[in-house]
Order: sequence, then structure tokens, then C-alpha cells
Amino acid sequence: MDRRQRKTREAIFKAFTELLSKKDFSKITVGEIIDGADIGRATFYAHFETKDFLLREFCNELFCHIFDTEKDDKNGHRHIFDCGGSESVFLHLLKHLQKNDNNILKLLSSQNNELFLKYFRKNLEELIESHTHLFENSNKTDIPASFRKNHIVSAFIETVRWWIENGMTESAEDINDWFFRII
Amino acid sequence: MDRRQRKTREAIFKAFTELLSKKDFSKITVGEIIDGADIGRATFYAHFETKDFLLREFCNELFCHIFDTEKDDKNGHRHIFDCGGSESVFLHLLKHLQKNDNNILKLLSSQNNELFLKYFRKNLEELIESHTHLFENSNKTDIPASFRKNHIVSAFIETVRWWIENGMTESAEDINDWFFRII
DNA sequence: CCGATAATGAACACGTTGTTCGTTAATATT
DNA sequence: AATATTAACGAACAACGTGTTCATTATCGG
Repeated sequence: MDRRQRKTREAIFKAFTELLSKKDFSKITVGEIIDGADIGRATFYAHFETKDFLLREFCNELFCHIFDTEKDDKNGHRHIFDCGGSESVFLHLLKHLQKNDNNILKLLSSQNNELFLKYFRKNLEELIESHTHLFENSNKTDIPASFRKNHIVSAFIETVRWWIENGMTESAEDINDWFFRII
Repeated sequence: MDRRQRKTREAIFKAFTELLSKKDFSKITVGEIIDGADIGRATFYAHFETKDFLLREFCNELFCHIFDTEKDDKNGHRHIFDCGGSESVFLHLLKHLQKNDNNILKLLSSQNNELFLKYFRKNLEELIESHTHLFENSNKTDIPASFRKNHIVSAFIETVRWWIENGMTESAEDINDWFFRII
């Protein structure tokens, strides 16, 4: 990749991240991004079709980091790491969130972030699917699997939002504990 | 209220509802609303400060209808009816949703509807609070009440969205049953 | 060094928002 | 029925955001 392209791209991401710490995604304009990145308007559109595409790529990089995903060499599918031993994948996630890399907290708690939540949910669902053993139902049941999956993912996302909105005063361990006891 | 005002207001609501059946709230423009309502631009803004205010009032009327709320004569606070006997308030709600009054389904399942969901959640929380007995925890627990409430409300909302997005092929009774069994 | 490519910057058309104001019509009041 | 009040009209307007265009300049890789 051309050094100029890389520089521009990084400048855009940096400006975008800074703006995210100040305001909701929906309130951020392309004008502000190019001002922050100190690039021309046309340059921005040469890199990203729209603001939403910027968010999409931003999320991709973010989730790759948070979920510790790696390419599966075999078939090219993304493979989600087992987060190691007995620690809950959710606890692992909660601890990661606490670090607040890249203003992910802002993205999770802001008002107009449907897009971000959509991507977050998608990644969470993949994660869940690779850890189905955690949620196997011992007793026979007619509740559809997709219903259960939706329930778990939704509950987790909203639990996290509740945590953030209430100032994250509780420990990640408590949240994880409560979450599992309710589930 | 002046008859002219009432007429205009109703025309706006009608046009708004029709537009909601066709597209997401965020894609609807004031221009389209006034075209549909056949009123002047200034007239719209004389009635509603912004598009969001229109949604807010729309939701107010909608929830009053769905949740069967009534003014409490005593202190002016809104009082939520007990939906009668042993039937779950959730089942009552699910059945109501199935009727799809005022395109509420569209609002619940559309992409950019943070505002609507916020109002929906607010009303649901009030409903929950008036039915705490349904969710009393028999065993002593240190899980905060607001945590539990958030969990229940979130799970219900997302359950409904799952239901809608999957074509509402299941009966309201099944959904209600599954929801309670998981909870 | 040179051909390719990225960035520039200024302008542009377009759409949406929210406001203004003089005029017209409907309404409530007496 | 006359009058004062109030709402709607409608046309125009400024402000802002979006996404595109294009000729020019700077930087890159080979």
C-alpha cells in the first residue's frame, strides 16, 4: 500500500476516533473528519464511499483486536480464539471493554449507533456460536436455537450498555457473575 | 383546540403513518410529510419543532393506546392498568403487537429507530415496575434490582424484534412461553 | 529518472433543514 | 353579523451537509 494512502487512512482514523470521544457518530460530519485529518474533501471520498463505510472498516479493525480473531489458514474463514481455559469469554470481553480502547464505550453507549451495534452483535453471535457448549440446554426443549442465541446476545449487549450507563462502578467479575446467574 | 389545528395535526399524523409503512423513520423527510399531508412547510414547523418531536408525540399517543394507560386522577401521574387476571402482561403486549396498529412493527424492526426504542423501553420499564411481583426473586440475591429490570426489558424488546424479523410465524403464546422459560 | 498514482483545493449541483413574512382564510367572541 | 384573533399559505431564503468533478501539484515505486 502506498505510503501516502496509509498516512491519509491513518489520519482519517485518528481524527475519527478523536471525534468519537467528543460526540455521537451520527453527529459527526465528513467536514469535521477532513478538518481533523487535515486532508481534502475529495481525498476522503477516495478512501471511503461514505461515513458509514468508514465506520464499517473501523469496526472491523476494532473487533479483530477485541475478539482476538485470526484468519483460519485452511479455508479463509475467520476463526475465533478460545479465550483460554475456564475463563468465561464474556468475562474476557468485559475486561477488554473496561480498558476502553478506541472509545468503544462511547460507541456502545451513544444514542445513534445502530450500525455499530449491528456489527457488535454480528461478532458476538459468531463468538457465541463457537462456544455453544456454554449454553447447552440439558433438558429437552422446543425453544428454537436461534431464539436462545438471540436472547443471550441481546441480554449481554444490553447488560454491557447498562454497565456503561451506570458508570461501570461494578467489577467485570460481578457483571459476569450476575449475567450468568440470570441466564 | 382550533378545528384547523386539529385537522392539520391529523393530516400530519396520517401522512407520517403512511410513510412509516413504506420506509424507515430516518429516511423520512419533512418534505415528504408535508407533501403527504398537503400542508405548507411553515405549518409543519408551527406544530412540531422537529421531526423527532413528531415521533415523540406519535409515540405518546401510541403507547397510551397499547399500554392502556390512563391518567391517575389523584396526582396526575400516569397509571398503568393491570391487564386483567392471570394473563401475562407480556402476552397481552405480544397479542397487541400482532395486530400491528399504526405500523408499530415497522418502527420496532426498522434500522434507525433509537428514539422509538427509547420510548418503547421507557414505557416497558414503567410496566415492569407495576408488575414487580412477576419477577420477585425467591432466593436472596445481591443482584441489583435495576440490573434485573434492565435484563428483563432488554430481553423482551429483543425477543419481540427477533419475532418480527423472523416473520412472526410463531404464536404469541409460544413466544411468551419461551420468554418466561428462559427468564 | 520517469510513468503512475495519490493528494490537493476549489468549485459545483443537490437535497434537507428550519425560518421569515406578507397575505389569505377560517374561527371564536361579542 | 361584525370584529378581532388565530392558523394556514406559499414562496423565498440562508445555512449546512453530501458527494462529485477536474485541472494541477506532489509523491511514490520501480
